[in-house]
Amino acid sequence: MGITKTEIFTDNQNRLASIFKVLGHPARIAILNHIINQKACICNDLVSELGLAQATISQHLKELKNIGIIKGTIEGKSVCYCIDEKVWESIKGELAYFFNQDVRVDKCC
Amino acid sequence: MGITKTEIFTDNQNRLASIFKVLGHPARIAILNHIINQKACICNDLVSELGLAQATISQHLKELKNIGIIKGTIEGKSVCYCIDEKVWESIKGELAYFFNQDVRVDKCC
DNA sequence: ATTTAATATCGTAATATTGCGATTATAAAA
DNA sequence: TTTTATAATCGCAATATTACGATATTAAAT
Repeated sequence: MGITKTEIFTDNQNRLASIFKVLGHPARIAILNHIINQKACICNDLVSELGLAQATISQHLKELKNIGIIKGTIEGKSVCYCIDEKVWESIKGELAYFFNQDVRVDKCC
Repeated sequence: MGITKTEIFTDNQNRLASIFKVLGHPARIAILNHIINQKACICNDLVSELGLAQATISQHLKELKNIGIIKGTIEGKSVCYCIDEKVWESIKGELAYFFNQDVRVDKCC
């Protein structure tokens, strides 16, 4: 096996999990941190800042782009990556909605 | 390769990523949903509710237990899993702290 | 003490992810 | 047009994850 059985879960469960999954790697958190703190928003700068190869950073950027949380705008030879504020807010909302559920114990435990 | 280079990231980045990672699987989201909605809090019931083998559910429960978001209390032959409200709130807080960063674009893009 | 029910753990196959060197695009500069 | 700089993609090796059958463990019931 090894393949996640997405078909047995709801769209919402799959969607939420896929967002969490993309955020579930320290390099991608670090990339977001660097972009937000405006230490680096260009692939090559991220390569120097973090200690990962260009191909690796590019791959992580791609995954972040996939969920739309960052967007890249071409700036001459380089690409400037920045947070897509709308998507950021919308993801923030989805996660908040999940975490704001009432988790108090009633019947069981 | 294939091994995540945790040593090049901050503790905070690694910690945040590891929480996201655990939440980054639809089965684990589904388990949390079932526990919260009090549809099932016992391993065997989760096995019937979701369409996964007992060993698989047990493994997912273990990972959720690892970050402390659920706790299991022995109830006769079975174990009742429920949300650890303190940990839930604390994780909620950590994620909110991350997402409440000011992501507005200034210098770049 | 033996049986039964529930859960955890082990071992393993299938698949996914991570990381990187090499190569390929892309676009500005010479 | 050739060179140069930047980023994306390909291909691959190492490792991790997912899922599950089989087997242990645990605790109640008989």
